[in-house]
Amino acid sequence: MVTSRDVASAAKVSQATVSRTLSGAGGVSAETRARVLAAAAELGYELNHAARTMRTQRSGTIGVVVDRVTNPFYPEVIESLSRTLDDLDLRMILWDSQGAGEKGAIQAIGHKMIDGLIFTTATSTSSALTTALKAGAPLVLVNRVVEGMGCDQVDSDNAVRSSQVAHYFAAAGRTRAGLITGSGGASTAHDRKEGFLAGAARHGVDVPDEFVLDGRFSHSGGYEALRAIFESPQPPTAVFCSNDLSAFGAVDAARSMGLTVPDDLWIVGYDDVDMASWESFSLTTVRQPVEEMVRAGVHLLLERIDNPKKSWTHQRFTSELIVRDSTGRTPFPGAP
Amino acid sequence: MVTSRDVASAAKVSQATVSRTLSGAGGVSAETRARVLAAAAELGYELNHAARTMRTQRSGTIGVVVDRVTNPFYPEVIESLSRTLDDLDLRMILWDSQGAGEKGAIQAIGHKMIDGLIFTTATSTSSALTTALKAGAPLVLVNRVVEGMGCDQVDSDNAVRSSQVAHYFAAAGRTRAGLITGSGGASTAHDRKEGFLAGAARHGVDVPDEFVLDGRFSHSGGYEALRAIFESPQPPTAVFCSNDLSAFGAVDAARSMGLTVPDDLWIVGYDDVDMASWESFSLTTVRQPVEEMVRAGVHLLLERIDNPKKSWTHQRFTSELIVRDSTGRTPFPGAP
DNA sequence: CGTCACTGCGCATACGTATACAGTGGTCCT
DNA sequence: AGGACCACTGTATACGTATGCGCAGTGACG
Repeated sequence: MVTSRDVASAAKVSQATVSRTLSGAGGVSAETRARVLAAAAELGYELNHAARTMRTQRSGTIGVVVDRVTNPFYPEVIESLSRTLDDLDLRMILWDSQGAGEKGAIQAIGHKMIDGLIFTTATSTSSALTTALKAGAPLVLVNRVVEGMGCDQVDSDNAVRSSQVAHYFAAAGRTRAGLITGSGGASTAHDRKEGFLAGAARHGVDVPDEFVLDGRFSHSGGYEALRAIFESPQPPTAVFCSNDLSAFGAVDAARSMGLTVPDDLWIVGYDDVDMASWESFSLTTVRQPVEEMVRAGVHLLLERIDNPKKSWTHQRFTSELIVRDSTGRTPFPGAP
Repeated sequence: MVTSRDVASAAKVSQATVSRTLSGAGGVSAETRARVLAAAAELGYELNHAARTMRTQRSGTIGVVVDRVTNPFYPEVIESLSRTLDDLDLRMILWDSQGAGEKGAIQAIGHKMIDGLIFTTATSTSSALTTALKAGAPLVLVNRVVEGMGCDQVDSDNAVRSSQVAHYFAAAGRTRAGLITGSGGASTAHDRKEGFLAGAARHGVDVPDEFVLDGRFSHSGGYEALRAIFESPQPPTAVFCSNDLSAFGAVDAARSMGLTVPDDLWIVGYDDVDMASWESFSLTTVRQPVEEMVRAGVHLLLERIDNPKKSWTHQRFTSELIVRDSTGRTPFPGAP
């Protein structure tokens, strides 16, 4: 392995000068600079990342924890993250919360392997998270947030938008509705559920308790939930699903029962993943500004890394109802 | 930050003994061991990963380069990888080949930031790859391979299985077929195309040149390709798509033209991503043993890291035709 | 009682980089 | 002429860990 010392002796300078040259710190004359660069190129010098990390106490790598990657929402998050981090010359270690996930990531932050952590799957019950925060770990929650948790958070107006969906149903005269929720302590599950129910109450949409079922944010969950809802002698004429994946399951279930979407049943999802726009589904859904949310999360994280005792910020972004065939392309009549 | 030296003085031993205790190297008596562990716990000691990496020349992290993560095949690869690496107590830095991707990953390996690299998107044209290999970088190609490239490779019997699809078409009397290929220099695109064409020739399936179009492994590509194929006055009765994503596009296109799958048209994909089993698609497809392939790739990589001059291995796994509704659940009649 | 094998532990050092500090030579100003 | 200042470069050290080597102590055995 060729080190900066080797370059130094080849260029007849000190190792310090090599470091200054290559890091662009300045204070190096043009001609020594040229000599150093020539020597480095000649020898095929490459920086040693571990040594730099040890010296600077910065790894230039951040951790990312997602839920199951096979939920198509997360690849979109990962892609945005990847772009954002590339631009900043940072790298990303990825954990799936199904595996080592949360635990592994928090351990990694303790080992200073990563400079900070972006959590997209926080739940109020994760004690590892709170202890890590007490220890001062730089950490940002994106997508799923936890009210009152001492850290930066980024989410979108889930409750408002879900309420709007209820309003949308009401305006179309679909006043008997079902709700397929997400699971666990996820804030997205909670906010979308409560927002929808509140909107339903306000706009006169009837959502019987037996039409509120857990779709586990999954295709099979949505599928089973819709079939269960349609055991009722008086099934709903519209269903709101807490994410697109469970909405696809609901669509599949509806088709398997011979129902026509949207005539017999409206279905609305959440996330606007790429597939939602495919003709097979053409799903009305709510689009979160994922790219902006991710960028905001990354920048909050970097600021916190630079300044650990900055006060916490909670950024909330505005989402948008995307109308497609699964609601007959009926425009939303509310205020613009 | 509390270091192993702090633990050492707290436990009245040398720093070396702390290291030996915590790394489980042995040669430490039970009582000193207990003292050290107690002191470490007391002080809240945490290993510094950069220092260990510098000392051991091993980062315990490997790099992974995938194509666009939003292609649902890759999340399945990532999930398998994640599981495999978790079990081995390794971590994964992820690059999307759309961004810094290949370049970033190879640079990372030069910086010794990662111990090795798993490439799922190799093409014969990537020069960065060959120069990295000449420099002795530990590198394994999984999924897409490059014949003759000097490194370990893992793929599946793409040509054989694609030929089987042609056989399958022939046996059902669907002797006029289309082919929607993948793009670029990907071996999967090439092998599936050539395999299918060879099988078609052998079993008497007619595949006119104008029915062979590039679907770019994407939904929109498959969509457009199928519509283009159906401009013909005598369209095919079966289409083979080089991956599921383009097959979904083809299904969507067929539906948009009022065609019925499978009566008017058989459609077969490749990969058996989760969505292929959804009722909306119920896509006949070829399933690669992703989990096994990934595990094999990781183990080949680890062996190469341990022994850089071991000779190269090319492991090829056997895939399986999964019959569903998009071919009317017609069983494959060939030899078992 | 001497030799030897063995266990348990400390000493010292190396990994490769970034940076505080000090030195050198030169320029410019008074 | 004598400082003062500046630009540039070298010296030395620290980051935190793993590990080869040597030394002391112990028990076994002849």
